[in-house]
Amino acid sequence: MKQHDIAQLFFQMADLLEFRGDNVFRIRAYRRAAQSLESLSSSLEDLATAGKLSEISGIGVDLANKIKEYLSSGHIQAIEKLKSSIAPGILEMMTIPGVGPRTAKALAEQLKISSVDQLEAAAKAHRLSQLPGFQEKKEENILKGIAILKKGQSRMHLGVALPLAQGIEAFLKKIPGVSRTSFAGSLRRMKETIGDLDLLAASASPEKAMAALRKASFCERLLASGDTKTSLITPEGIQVDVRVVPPKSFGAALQYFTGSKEHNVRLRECAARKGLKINEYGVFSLKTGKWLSGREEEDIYKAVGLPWIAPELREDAGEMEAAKANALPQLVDSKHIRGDFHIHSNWSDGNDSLEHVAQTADRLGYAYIAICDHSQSLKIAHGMTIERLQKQMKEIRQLNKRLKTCRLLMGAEVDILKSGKMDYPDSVLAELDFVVGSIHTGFTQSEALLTGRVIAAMHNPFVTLIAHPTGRLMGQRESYAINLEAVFRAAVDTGTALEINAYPQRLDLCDTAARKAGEMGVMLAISTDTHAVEQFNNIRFGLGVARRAWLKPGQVLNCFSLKELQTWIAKKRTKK
DNA sequence: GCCGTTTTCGGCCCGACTGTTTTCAGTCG
Repeated sequence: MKQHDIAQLFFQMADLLEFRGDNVFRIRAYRRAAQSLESLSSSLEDLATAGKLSEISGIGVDLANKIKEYLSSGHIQAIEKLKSSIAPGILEMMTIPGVGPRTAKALAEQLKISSVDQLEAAAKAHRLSQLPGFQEKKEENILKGIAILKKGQSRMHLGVALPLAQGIEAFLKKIPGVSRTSFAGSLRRMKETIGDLDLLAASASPEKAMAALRKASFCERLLASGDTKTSLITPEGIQVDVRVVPPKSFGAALQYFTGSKEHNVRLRECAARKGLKINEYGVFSLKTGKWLSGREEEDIYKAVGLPWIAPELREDAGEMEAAKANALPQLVDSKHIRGDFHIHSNWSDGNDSLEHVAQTADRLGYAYIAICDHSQSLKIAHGMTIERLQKQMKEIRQLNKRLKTCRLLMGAEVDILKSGKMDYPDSVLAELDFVVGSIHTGFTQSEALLTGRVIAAMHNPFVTLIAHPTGRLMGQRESYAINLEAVFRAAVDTGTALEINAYPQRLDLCDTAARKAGEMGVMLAISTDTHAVEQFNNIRFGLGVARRAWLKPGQVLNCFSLKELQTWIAKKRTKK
């Protein structure tokens, strides 16, 4: 994944240039290129070999050369050189909210401050007021900014962001005069982690909403609050931005605040070429300044001759081109989901009885779920001996007689042992309807060994699905070393599905990997890895990943009917 | 530094809020 390393370097380069006061468009070009690299789904090495680097949007001759330099030597000299001329603490100063390049430059040059700690000390000693344009208020704000930086640098995962945003949205809905609300930003795009929450409301009297927000119980500290926009920090330390626009601008504002920034830039460029201007209030004629539309989000895209683009696609990762060619995918949606795989019960490390799990799935209207408790060697999770597994199968058969709509599939989450063998013999696997293969041990093995284990498991005819293929746990554990491209090829060859694990700390595969897998023809499955019945709801996070991966229902195993699913599983088993 | 159905040069998205100002620069999203 060299593209992420290079993207980081380009982002750094942009920061360095910004500090030096370089041309803003040059800075923007680096950021845009970095963004493109981050969302790249094909192999950078392959593109470089084929001489096709400049086909990546935002990469021209110069940046293509810098990428080639990095691929061959492991560094980029121009960036190293610039980096050595600026103390690293100065770049960190620019990450303080409220401190931008100009401020950092003034502090560094005139007061010789070159780290966040030095800045904090200087602000406390009121030494900043020596500078022109710096007064007491600004010192206070810098100290507040440093406190924010130190408290919460980490982004929250979707499982935290979504409920919080829903609570604030409910609050907004109750304010008199508010006719429509939505959340926007990266949450609406279902990015795997969220920096701050963006919410939007339509009202003809924004002052009421602003006043209500300033007094809201979740407003721990007010960052800024004007006529139409309020930014605040919640007691959890999360920044919330709320914007209020007139009802006739709601669609334009929703489009604008959903982003991504890069997507919006592209959209506005299109608009400019058509003699239009787009802002958060609507679509305007450049010539006359007349308001043309903006009530619905569709209106904005329509104005530039494009179909509406799903928020999950708005990353400037090919969606504009697809929209122009009328080739946007018909994305998988919650209405397509017929079941869930990889469900735990209290037979291993789940909280709930089989009966409770089954009834919940039945109530959700699922056509099937696969009960997949842990296999024998995973003792820490009360993995089932063969004997207990067979008892469980018996109980599942009994339950199936009583369930209305949902069929319980007899399954197991079977450890892929360090040797690459499965934790149950084939004779036992053959009795199961659905077999999930998982790595739970030997995370520190080499890439060759880990990749080999997973591929060996896929060659077992009874293995239906590989769970959480990279093993990452956001904020706790990095992915283990695995060659995903090799895994994807083997998945296609063997007819094995790969999981999009919907647990919000996992989301594994991630969006870009799942997109690559989909493009290579891999069958994906969104499963919740449910350990307590409430977690069935996590399917929405997995759906977010699948949609960000451009997946259509036909590429997602749990969009199949029970019969189609059984046929698909049987196909692999009878292949030889 | 990138890019082209007006352009290979001269553009490059657009507005809110704050602080320190009497008209705007800096920062942010």
